[in-house]
Amino acid sequence: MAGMTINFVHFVLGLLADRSMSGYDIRCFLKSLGWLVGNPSFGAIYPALHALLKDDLVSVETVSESDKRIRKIYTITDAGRQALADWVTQPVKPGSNVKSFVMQLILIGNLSPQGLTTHLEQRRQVVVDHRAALEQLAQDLGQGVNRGQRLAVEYGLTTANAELVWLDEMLAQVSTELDADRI
Amino acid sequence: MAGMTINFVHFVLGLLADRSMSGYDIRCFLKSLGWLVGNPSFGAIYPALHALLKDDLVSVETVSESDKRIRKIYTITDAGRQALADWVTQPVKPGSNVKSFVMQLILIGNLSPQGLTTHLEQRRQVVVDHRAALEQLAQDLGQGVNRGQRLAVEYGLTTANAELVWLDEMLAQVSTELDADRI
DNA sequence: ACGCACATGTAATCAGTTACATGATTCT
DNA sequence: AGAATCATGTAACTGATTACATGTGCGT
Repeated sequence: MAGMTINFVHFVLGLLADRSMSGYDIRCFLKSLGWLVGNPSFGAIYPALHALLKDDLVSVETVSESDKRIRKIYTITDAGRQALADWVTQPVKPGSNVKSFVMQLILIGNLSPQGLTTHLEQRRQVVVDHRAALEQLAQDLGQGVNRGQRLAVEYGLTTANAELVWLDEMLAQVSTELDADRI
Repeated sequence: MAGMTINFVHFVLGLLADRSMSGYDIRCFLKSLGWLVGNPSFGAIYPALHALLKDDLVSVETVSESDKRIRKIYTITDAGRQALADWVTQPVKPGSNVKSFVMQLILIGNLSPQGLTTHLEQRRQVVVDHRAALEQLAQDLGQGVNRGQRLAVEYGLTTANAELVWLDEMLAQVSTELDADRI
């Protein structure tokens, strides 16, 4: 199974590993992340929760605070934690899009400090390749009339460079932290 | 129709407005843009082309260079250019994701220098809001144990700030260009 | 009384990927 | 001879959005 990509269901499980939540809570949290992980609707969240429940990776507790208003709090099970640990240690296909990078970043950041380095390095490679492709394209375009293409390429180069700076910072930070742990 | 978002079909039409291409050519070009607009497959490109053809927004010419190898070159029609002009002048819903921003950037950059300012300003607003949300979240998280969330937020803040710098640069550049045109 | 935020869920639909099917040309 | 690239297309599937359906609690 070399090269599996985590999906939304895994991600939801990862969030529940951090703290028990209801579907509504998950929605709120994801909204607060802005467009980093998109803006998943209830039509995506509830089915994900039901799927996890079916596989016994989470358990539900129906809470009726005060009177009649029901909330369903989902809590990760031992099997769920095991499944998460398995996914996180598996090699992940360097998914090209920001969304899956961030989802994995959250999962791995919480669960596996060692895996973090690999994940960041993998992302680094993806961004470096992307930047190289854009630089090539910039040359090919030359100073033609297609302003749109040139703007898009410049946009891509700017964001790619900013991301690389951040990635290098984080990689340095993580490596010093791991060194500290070793002592 | 306030708030329509351009889709992939519109985008393909926009590319054909720049130069006539085959489906394969479009694929190659989009590939060279890396993950800026995703990595659309032929299963997306050819149906898009067929849809445009059905609406007479493009025309085909089957070219048999050398011998037997066929290529279908798609060329935008007058109706197609009209449709594009309509879409571009319509107010676009500030789509949250990079993909639709870049697609619109290419279209608008090529077709409407005036619309560019609006598009960039709209994007600016989206990014500013996004950054504000992330800053709020950073405060709420505090220095808890959830390293993943904190990393994601920092990542989002870094990329958002880089994007804002670029947007401001571009806005300044576009405005001086428009001034130059006015004289 | 009315509307808004809270809260859960399902069904229709849609956009796009994956996988398949086909065949020519060029490189090694 | 075989692989890689060029080149077009369709059908099944998937992941997610949109729209719908339902109901409570709180503020004005």
